Amino acid sequence: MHAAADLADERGTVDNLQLVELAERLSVRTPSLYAHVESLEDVRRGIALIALADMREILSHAASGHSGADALLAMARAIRSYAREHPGRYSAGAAPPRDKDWHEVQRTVRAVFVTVLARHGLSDDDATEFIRALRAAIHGFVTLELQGDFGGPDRAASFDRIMRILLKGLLDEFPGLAAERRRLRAAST
Amino acid sequence: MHAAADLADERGTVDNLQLVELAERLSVRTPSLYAHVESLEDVRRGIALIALADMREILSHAASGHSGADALLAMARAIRSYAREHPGRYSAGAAPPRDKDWHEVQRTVRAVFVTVLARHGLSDDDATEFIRALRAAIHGFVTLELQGDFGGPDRAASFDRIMRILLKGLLDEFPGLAAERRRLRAAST
DNA sequence: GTCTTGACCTAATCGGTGTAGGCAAGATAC
DNA sequence: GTATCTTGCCTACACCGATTAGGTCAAGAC
Repeated sequence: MHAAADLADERGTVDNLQLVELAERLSVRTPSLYAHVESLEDVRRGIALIALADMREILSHAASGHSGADALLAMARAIRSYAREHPGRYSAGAAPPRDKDWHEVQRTVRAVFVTVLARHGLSDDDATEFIRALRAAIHGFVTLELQGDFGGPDRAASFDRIMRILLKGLLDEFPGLAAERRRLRAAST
Repeated sequence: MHAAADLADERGTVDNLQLVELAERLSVRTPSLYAHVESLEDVRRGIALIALADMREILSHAASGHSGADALLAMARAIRSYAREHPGRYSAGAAPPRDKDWHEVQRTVRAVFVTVLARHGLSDDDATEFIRALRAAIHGFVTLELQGDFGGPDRAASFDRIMRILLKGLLDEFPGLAAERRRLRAAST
């Protein structure tokens, strides 16, 4: 399954993953794969689960040592890095296998965000909104970037700037993060 | 080609479009399609061009009568509506056919944004950044929403809120839009 | 009236997924 | 130590969808 994920990364997206090629990579005939996986769909699902597990891992890691807006920015960067290094895994994790396992792991990923936000006084409902905004912006940027939609070479700076702008706006909007808001503003002057 | 676009919309994304099915829809055998199109890829490309032309149309329409932040919010909403009504077309337009025609039409879509921003004093470089942020957020939200990633029923409100937050942040960030910034702030109190 | 052209057809190829059934070697049971 | 079970692979094959080759037929051009 790890081999499949690597191959998906090389192909750029999980949609371009082929069992034929995976079999070749493993020096095995295609039908032999069916001893280990159910179907191509099943492989994609497996990669998605790997991706989400990775995601939880790197997000926790990124958040640790920072707090509030710093933590969130670090997390956003971590997601972008992951997507660039593992486009196949990322695309699988973001795509809709949508089974029970997927939802379960997805919840644990979400929990990392919720934890960071809750530590700073954001209610669960507000956190939902906050996370939606963040996910949308990150996922949109990353997707367009991977597709080659953004021209310039300064995309990392662009990403940072956008995230900072969005975070500042979000902190202005949601009560309970006054301290963070103040800190971010001080840092940006 | 219109029929193909409609079918793609019904299937939810251009990736799920099949020539077999298209032929069936047109009461024709599959190979007969090749008198009219080059390949499946070609059909997808055609749908992408339709989508971008539509996009330019609805964006111009949305922008007219508004200015600045209002115009941008209206445009964002228009894109979301379009994506919801025509998921197949939208996905085609956003995906990477990336040929000369595509880039040409894409430029005209971009021009609508640039025009709105320029009318209010934003330089071309700043506009690039501004548009990146907006596109990323809109595309990300819309993509995740279409995938069924957002639970609640209040997604339109969520979208509006996020766009407002982002726009406010962007207006704070970029000089040359002072008037707009003031207006938006007044409106939000 | 023949010729061209366009829109359609059938037959067949190709690449990719998935199924059926067999074979060999190591693990395990007795 | 032999019988059996399991595991992992194989070949052969069915199936599906895209695409190609080549033929038919009718309507309009000359």
